[in-house]
Amino acid sequence: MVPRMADPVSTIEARLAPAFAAIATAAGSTGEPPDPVVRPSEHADLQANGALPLAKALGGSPRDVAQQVLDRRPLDGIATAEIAGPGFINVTFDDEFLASELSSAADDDRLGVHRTERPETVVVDYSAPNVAKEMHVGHLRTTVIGDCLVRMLTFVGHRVLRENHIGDWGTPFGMLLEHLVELGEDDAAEQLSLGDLDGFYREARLKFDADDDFKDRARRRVVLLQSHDPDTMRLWEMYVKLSTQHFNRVYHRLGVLLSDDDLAGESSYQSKMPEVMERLAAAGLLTESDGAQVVFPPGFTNREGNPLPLIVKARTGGFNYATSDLATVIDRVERRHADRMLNVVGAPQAQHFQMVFKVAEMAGWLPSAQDTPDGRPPAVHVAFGNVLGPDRKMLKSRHGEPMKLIELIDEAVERAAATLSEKNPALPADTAEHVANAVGVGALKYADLSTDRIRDYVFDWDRMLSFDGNTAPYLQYAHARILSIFRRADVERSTVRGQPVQLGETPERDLALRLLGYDAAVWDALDRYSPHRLCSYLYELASDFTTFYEHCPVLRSEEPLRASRLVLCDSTASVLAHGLGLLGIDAPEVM
RNA sequence: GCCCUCGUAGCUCAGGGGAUAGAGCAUCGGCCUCCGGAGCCGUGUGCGCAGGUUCGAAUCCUGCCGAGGGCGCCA
Repeated sequence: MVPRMADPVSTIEARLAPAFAAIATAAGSTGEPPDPVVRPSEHADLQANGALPLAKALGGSPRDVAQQVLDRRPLDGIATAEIAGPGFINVTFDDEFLASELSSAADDDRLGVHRTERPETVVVDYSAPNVAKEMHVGHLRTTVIGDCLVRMLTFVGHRVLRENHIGDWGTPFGMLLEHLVELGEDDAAEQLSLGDLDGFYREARLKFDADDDFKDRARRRVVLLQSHDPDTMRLWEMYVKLSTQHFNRVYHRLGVLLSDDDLAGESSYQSKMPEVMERLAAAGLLTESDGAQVVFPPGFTNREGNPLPLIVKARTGGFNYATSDLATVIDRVERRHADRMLNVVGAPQAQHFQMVFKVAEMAGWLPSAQDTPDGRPPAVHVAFGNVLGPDRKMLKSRHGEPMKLIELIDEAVERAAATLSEKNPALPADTAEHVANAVGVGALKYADLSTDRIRDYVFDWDRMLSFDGNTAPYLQYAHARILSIFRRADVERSTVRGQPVQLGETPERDLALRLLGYDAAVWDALDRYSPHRLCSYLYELASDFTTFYEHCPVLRSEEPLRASRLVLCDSTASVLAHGLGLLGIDAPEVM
């Protein structure tokens, strides 16, 4: 194992593991090398619990085993240890060791976060709005979580391919294009370019339902579209282009990385559907059932307890999303050479993805998890819960429709602006506008990222925009305030980097230890595809900084203590800004 | 009916096998007028229920209760 750069847990694990192994071997054990079980501790910097299971396995007393481990002096030069309770090894770092680790992490571009040892090509499939509809609150989580995963994966050294599978194909396009023709291209373009996709859709729907003549034309238009009639394709392309302009406005406001380069509309997989069918047939997986072409992956049953099919070709001859999802798997593996793919899609689709991945594995397109280099699944459904209103039901506008994303963003920024003008009326107008945007959008995104993604969460403006608690404004404020220390001291931040650090006071030690935990925090969040783990870390960091700042005068202290404390300030600001950056949130310099 | 997810403090949420289960908000009680701008410190109540595995369970397993969701031709 390559030792991690900064992570204190890994450092101690690497020291203790050989000692544990030697004791196990000496006692005649031939099994797996024992795990030192290093964990954060309330009683010391860290605790190693590995003596308890090892003593159980070897038949000795846990305290004796712990003593034998310590007799080998595995931590000399970096930490002291003592045995506590039933056999816990409490580890306390030497101040000098912590200080020197922190000095180097503070002076490191990566802030101590190590790169992956095995760079992969990772596809992240997220956002996926429907071309006929405006983006709404239902797209918030996939967009924000997906974007955060992209940023984290990129940072640790993976090659990341974003895919935005917009819904740009299907029968509704018949009526939409017919409506476009009736309005006249110029008028339609004007309405759509204003972003009123929902209004356009409603009007088309009304005509479709009320006018049989229109309905017939819409159906013929679907056939024309499917046969790639040039004039129809031109209209379709225009419609898609105007819709994606709306998406791009939302992405820009939200500060997500998606661009037109990432568009992978469902239309682009239509031509690959027949090949999916051929290959499923060649693999002997295809069965006919009730007139449809299906695959029966084992382990899935329906209402009646019978095998549950994955339908890949409807009785009517049409393909569906199972077919296109299988086509995307083939495309990613064979054309884009993906090692891993993440589908950031709501939790209700769990069974669908299980079936699709299973079929892809049966067809030989995906390895099983056991056959990947790291033993982790090659295709992952990154599932998430709903955004709930105060009534604990899906967040809706007053009119009972899903809240439009653009309106959520506007309101977040307005509310942030109001708070800021109250807290800091002295900010120049242009700065205030910029900061309000960062705070409002940051609050919205952070509220979404900071709870366990699998759970539903209750949307609450006051809570997400509060300057107290686990919120973006709190973290942004902590960051801005640290920068103000340097401004008032008239010290250039970069000049303190690499300066020696001393950790005499408990809050200083706690802060230093927390800062060194950034490496592990990023990796922990990434390993679970759970941004909220990073949020928790950043909040704890900001809390530790507050305690430090309350107890340890910075600018009033004498050199070299003053410089040392400025290193802690600088490093905290760097990690806060960087961590927020990984979440896709800006950290303004003033607030 | 089967399957999936969730159930932790009054509220919103952390805690994915380790010691007395944490935070924010709310409540109540102190302190403080700050290099320096979110003030600081203290304060009660809780792991849905019942079993099991384990040296050790909020965490893993089983059953039950409750909430939400899914269950063949929409995506």
